[in-house]
Amino acid sequence: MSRLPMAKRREQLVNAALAVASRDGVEAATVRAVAAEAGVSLGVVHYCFQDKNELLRAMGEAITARNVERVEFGSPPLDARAAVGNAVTAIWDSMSARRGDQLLAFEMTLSALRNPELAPVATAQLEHERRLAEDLLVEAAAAAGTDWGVPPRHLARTCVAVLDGVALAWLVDGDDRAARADLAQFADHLAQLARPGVQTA
Amino acid sequence: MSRLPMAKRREQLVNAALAVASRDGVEAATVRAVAAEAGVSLGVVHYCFQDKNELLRAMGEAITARNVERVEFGSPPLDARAAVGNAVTAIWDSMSARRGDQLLAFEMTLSALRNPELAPVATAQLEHERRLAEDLLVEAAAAAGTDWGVPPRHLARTCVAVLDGVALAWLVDGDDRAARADLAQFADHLAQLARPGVQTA
DNA sequence: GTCTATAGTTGGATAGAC
DNA sequence: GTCTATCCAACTATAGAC
Repeated sequence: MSRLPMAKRREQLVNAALAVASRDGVEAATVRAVAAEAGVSLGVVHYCFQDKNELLRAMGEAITARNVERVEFGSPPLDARAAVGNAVTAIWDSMSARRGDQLLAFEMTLSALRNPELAPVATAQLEHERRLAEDLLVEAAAAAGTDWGVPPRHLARTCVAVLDGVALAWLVDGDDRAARADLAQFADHLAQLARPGVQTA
Repeated sequence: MSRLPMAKRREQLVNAALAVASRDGVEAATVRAVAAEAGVSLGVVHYCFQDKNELLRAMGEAITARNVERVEFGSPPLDARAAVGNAVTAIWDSMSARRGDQLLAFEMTLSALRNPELAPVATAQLEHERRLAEDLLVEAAAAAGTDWGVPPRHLARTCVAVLDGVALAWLVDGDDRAARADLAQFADHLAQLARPGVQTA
């Protein structure tokens, strides 16, 4: 483990930070705790990161990057309803599979809203999610041979908001069935917005 | 200020805690900061509250109680669409008027999800909001002379989730117009669920 | 590059004077 | 009831040995 190149070391420390924060919360992700989790001494962390905020910033960016990779798709669907339903289910599966990570994502956002040095993390994360949602919406419409009456950008905004709201409720009450019901209903609502008559290809 | 009865003292301290936390975040609401804000010495806080968690618990309950009082209604509406629209707008106005409080509410919820001693705060707050939403839904339907095809309890759950999601997005991007657009669209969607033909009274 | 040691803060909690 | 004084723990950050 010793004498790693800086980049590797940073990666190791960010992973350790993620592990601690996901398990025990953002406020538990102190420089000391991260060092202990990574099995290095306190000084090493301060050698790789200028201060705690830089570490947290790196952790926030890692969360964003990780969330993007996690969405898997099922088989290609036939109509808009099925396409949207599949996408929403896939996203929810990947979200609800890791409760700690989900909690951490919310905590990071709120921390960033209070701490000016972390502010970019919150906006970048939201922007990333919206872009991902927009891509999925466009794909879904294309797969179903229709398009959306409204700009996908706007729809994406709504989708992310609904998803976040449902996720927060689920974190509090733990009711997975109700969450899935809400999302299914929302997916139906979305599908209704797709113009069935319009063929893009 | 001196020699207040315990109840008054607690109220004063809870208000001080709310002021600090709303301004600077939950983690800034230390026992010391609260004492300073209230203009009392450190010992006074520990005399009124067994420990910091008890203070935070009281603060959480105060937030819940306060949120319930704040919703004001407009004039009695004619149909379900207008009734729901009015209610949603009124709620959003009261939420977006105080950004710090809104942020604080989210922070309290997340803190409660990490800290077992605060857990009841999160569930109570959510439960309270859902009950309020349910009451409003029933009122709205009654005012419009219809009822909901689905149990209002379920609808209330969805409403709170959507509202929270939109609020979180607004906290991050500050786009009030987009938030209102999302809510208006949701209100329309809700209104469509009301069965127009059914007369309750 | 990595470690130990330590400076300097801040916060929770309590004891004891008044 | 209220205050001051104090203890103890945990944290960020840095300095300097190796």
